[in-house]
Amino acid sequence: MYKNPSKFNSEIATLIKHLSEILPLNDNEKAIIEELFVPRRIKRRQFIHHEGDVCKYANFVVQGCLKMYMVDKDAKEHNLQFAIENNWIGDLGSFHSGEPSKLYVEAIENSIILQITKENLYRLYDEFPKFNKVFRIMKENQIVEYQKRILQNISSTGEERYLDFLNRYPHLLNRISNVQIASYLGVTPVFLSMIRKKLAQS
Amino acid sequence: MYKNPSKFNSEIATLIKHLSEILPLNDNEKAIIEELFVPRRIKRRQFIHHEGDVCKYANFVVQGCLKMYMVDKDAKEHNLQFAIENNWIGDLGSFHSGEPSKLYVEAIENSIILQITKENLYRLYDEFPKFNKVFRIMKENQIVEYQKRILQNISSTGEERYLDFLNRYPHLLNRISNVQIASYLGVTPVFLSMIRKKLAQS
DNA sequence: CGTCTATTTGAATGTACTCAAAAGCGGTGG
DNA sequence: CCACCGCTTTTGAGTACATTCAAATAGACG
Repeated sequence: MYKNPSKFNSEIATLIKHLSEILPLNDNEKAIIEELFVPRRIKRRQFIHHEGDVCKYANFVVQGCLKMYMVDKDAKEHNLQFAIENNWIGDLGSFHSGEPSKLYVEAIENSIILQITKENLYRLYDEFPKFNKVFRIMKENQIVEYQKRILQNISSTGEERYLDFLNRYPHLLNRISNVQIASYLGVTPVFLSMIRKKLAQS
Repeated sequence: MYKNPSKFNSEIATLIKHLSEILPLNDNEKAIIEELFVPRRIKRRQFIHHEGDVCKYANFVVQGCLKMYMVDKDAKEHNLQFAIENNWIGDLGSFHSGEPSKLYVEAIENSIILQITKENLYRLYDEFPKFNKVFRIMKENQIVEYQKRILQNISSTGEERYLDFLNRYPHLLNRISNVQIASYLGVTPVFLSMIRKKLAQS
């Protein structure tokens, strides 16, 4: 009995489905995706990218959860992004510029990701220019998300940001600890605990 | 005596130069840019986009300075972005989704911009797919900028953010009031004044 | 010169952080 | 099964960061 009736393995099938929702792909385009992306299993607490290294891969999350964060001068972590199923993660700046990264990418859960190198991604863009459009649209969507987050950060209190996080990402609550959420919101775990206590009372 | 020896007017020439620095353009590509972008003069304090409206144009700044901001429930403005020469500005989310915007775009100085409608931009992408690559790269650069800003917002104090602003955008200081800078940094004008006093003393 | 806006100053208050300690919650091994 | 370990969350007290409100001062512009 076959687990996977498609001609692609299930990791690649997930990615192809994700890309097809942005723009339908033909068989050639699906084939090159399968050729250029490499699956990788990551254990909880394992790093796929480290500060000081040049970011070598663009990463698509098939299963699991990862975080990308900065470590400040006081050794405190600040979460820039979480990535779960169908999200992309990686230091885009370092990836394209080739300069050393200031970010870490670490698995929060055991995860399965698909990786593509810069050389292969550029080959993808060259041989199938349509992917420029696919990725342009993806990047535009990401910009809109970042704009919302910046406006939140400069205009609202920690409590308001937490309430918005609850509304926007309810499915993340079971998977991510409050320490991680606090680091994403830009408050301390202690203060997030106080926010939660206050909200529970009212 | 001709002011402008190029076959393009000077506004379009500025845009073509900007785009060519991302990816060289041939004559056909330059011609379609001239065809699809429309110059417009904007006076200080004039709006080119208003909350509640659908964003109809992508805007390239040839000369001058504009700001994009949100107004919160207490009628306070929060600056998401400044745009000077060679910057783009507009509510990307509303532009692509067709949903009403929550942002304003207003000129801080008398300005000259080039506008393109959604229909014409999509025509540009269709007829000259290369522009998908040009704009993909532009969006990626913008994402990197936004990532830096988010990390700053969640990891540093108002004073640190102001110092970083001074380093990063020294050329903006003569053009933008402290009220506007405070709104961009996410602090009150009163507090920015205190920061500046403290820095001047030390 | 007067008007409008931007900036500064001061005092009181609210938001958020630090430090330290206690309480809760899985896991793991004896 | 329980004792222990490591990690997360909570609590409390004191402090720092940032805001509000009100008023004074300083610049910019017609």
